[in-house]
Amino acid sequence: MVVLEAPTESKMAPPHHFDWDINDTNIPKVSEFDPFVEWTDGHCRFVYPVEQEEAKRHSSGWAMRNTNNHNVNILKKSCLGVLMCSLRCTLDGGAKVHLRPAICDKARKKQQGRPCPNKSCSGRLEVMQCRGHCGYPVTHFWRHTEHAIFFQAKGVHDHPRPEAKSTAEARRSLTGRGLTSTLPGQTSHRSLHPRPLHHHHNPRISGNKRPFLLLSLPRPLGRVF
DNA sequence: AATTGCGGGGATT
DNA sequence: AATCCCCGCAATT
Repeated sequence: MVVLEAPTESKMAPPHHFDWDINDTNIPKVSEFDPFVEWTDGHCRFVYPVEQEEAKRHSSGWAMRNTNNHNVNILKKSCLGVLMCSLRCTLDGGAKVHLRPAICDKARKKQQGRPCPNKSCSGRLEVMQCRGHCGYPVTHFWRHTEHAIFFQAKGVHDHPRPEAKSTAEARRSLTGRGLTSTLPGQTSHRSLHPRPLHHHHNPRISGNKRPFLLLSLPRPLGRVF
């Protein structure tokens, strides 16, 4: 990484391939922005407009939690992995169970040990941790300037994607009604689910986002000067 | 009740 | 000093 750190001559670099790192003291201005990428993976960087709502929220398809890096200018988040069935069962539709870990520690602890949502499975939910960045969770970095929101990711996720945030929220509002507590060692099967809740994977999302079309961007290009 | 960001503080290298 | 983690707090949704 690096470049353009020349203490004296920081202004001038070749107009082309202007490189930047989230930690640079001088971050370049950009004239073009990237479309928001929900499922970033690998070492990548994007620049979003300050009006971009997802970017403003520092959101991601991956379940990311804030981690303190003691730097007020750069927000750091690390991946929480994915909630899986301990028996790795397969749902009727052929899909696997990979739910979204709650960001809140307390809520996530409650998720673990709950019965697998597959009613014909006796497994329990457990967190598969992310170790995609040198044995540590994948990290995301966010940095705001007057003109743009800079994003940088480090590491390659070594686990399946969790369900999308919108899907997790939808289920939460369905399932979280009334009595909540179901303890791991308990017999209270709260399979009150009116309908099978597999199809997490594309019922509604097609309307407002196209998850796959934008993923084929080979890399960020043509946006910097 | 869960999300998000902040920040103190501990452990390690 | 840097990096990583855990925890509690507060504002927000």
